[in-house]
Amino acid sequence: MTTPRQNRRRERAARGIPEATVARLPVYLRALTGLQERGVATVSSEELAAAAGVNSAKLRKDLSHLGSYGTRGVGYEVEYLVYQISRELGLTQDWVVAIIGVGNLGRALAGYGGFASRGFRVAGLLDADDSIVGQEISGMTVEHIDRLEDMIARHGVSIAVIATPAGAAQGVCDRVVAAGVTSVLNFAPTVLTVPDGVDVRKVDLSIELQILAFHEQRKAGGPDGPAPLVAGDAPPGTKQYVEPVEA
Amino acid sequence: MTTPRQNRRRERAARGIPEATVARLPVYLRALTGLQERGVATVSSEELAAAAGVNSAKLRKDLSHLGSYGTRGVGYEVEYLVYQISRELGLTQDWVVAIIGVGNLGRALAGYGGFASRGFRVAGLLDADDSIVGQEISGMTVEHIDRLEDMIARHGVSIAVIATPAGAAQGVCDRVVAAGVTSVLNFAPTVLTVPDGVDVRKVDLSIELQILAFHEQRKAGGPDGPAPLVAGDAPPGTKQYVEPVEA
DNA sequence: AAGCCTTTGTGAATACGCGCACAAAGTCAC
DNA sequence: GTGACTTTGTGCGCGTATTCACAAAGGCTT
Repeated sequence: MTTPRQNRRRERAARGIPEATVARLPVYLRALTGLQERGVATVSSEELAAAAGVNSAKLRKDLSHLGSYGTRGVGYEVEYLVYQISRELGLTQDWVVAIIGVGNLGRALAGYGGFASRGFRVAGLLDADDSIVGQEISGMTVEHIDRLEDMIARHGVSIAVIATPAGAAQGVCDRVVAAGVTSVLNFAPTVLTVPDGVDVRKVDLSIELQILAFHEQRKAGGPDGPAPLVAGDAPPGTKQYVEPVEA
Repeated sequence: MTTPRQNRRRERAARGIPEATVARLPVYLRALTGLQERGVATVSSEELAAAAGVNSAKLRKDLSHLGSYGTRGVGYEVEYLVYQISRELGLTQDWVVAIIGVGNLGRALAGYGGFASRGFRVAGLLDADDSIVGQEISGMTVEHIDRLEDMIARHGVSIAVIATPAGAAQGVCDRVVAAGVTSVLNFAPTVLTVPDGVDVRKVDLSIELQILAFHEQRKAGGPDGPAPLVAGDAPPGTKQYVEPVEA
């Protein structure tokens, strides 16, 4: 038996899904699994868009990049859409992850439930600090960074999560790339330089806070407006930046 | 004494810095402070762009939104630029942060050095779990979530960091917004709904990993290409999605 | 003081993303 | 079977972001 829907499958998906769409697919997926757990079988673009916090036209256009998976007059079948998005994102296969750097953040990542739940398996934890190596964290024993290449090869690690101090990040990155890893998630506050063909995504708390601070300041009147200064409200014309004494 | 540069100060900055630019300013700032520590006094757009990992024309256009702070033929004075960007981002004043949810991630955030270093002061940690309340973490005692409104008011909290489980996030968010907070950094894997005038930024590990997985799969040949399936390489035409038995 | 050299700041062209609004397509009631 | 109703899929216009390429501007040397 073949439904019309399946015949239409993948007539789109012209090998070029916009990056902005890719970034939203995981959000849709999460909303859909939520609906699934609540036993919802069918959802309209309007409802799903509301759950995902986006415009419904945008949602429909995003989904149209994957193919025609909806039914006009009805909506989308939740379970089917979950499968299609999962498949497009590559979540129908397992991805092996190594976490490098076991400080506060590395520990938090190691214990993060969201990894396992979606086909991401943590192969191991690595650190350079001898006082940390050997510790048991979230059921895994921390290994020494010397074993990095070995671990990547043996477990088939395809995604490296870098949670080291800033100074060590580029060195670690170079090593994982040399070992064949082509996807890196970087939590260290540094710009990583990688060769073409390697993807790096960056998560940076400090940057997010600074962006919030910018907007917060705006609301309060902007940098030239009321109360931008902590101390020493200077009279107009006074320099706020003190030039260095040397030439 | 007034230099020509200072006369020219803020002739631009027409109260509308593009969002994309704002998001890059913290990156520039970090690169600049790095140069500053290494004793570099002057930097060209080419050098700074390389350090920040962006195109040099983009960097110049970004900086031009703040004003004309460079010197043609020479470049930008590092210290001066650090000051101007800090000022524009609102880092010349202190921002008070509350961390809500003291699980693995909340703990990591509490101990994150990047907070204090740039004018972000953690007012306190809050959690709903009685077995966590009272614990001392990074020099702070975890308080009960009941005291949320009290803490916001007394410490003048302006940014709330939500690191609770997904289910609790919206409730907590509603409370902090009701208490007057207009900037939220959300680590919980949920879409937060807020009234106009409130900024929410989201950090989501799981989403970042899924985006990486998408690209990684692409490199391996795409979902229709080689090896997307873990098991059961089905002959062509075989359905990969099994329809539920019920209608 | 004049001319050369470097680097900024920006106009213009291109690409990208978003959202409206509507035709096409399907369902459901009768 | 027919018509009314619902919801998808998308053409189109608009605004934003990115990049190129160059004229304007400053410094430095002679």
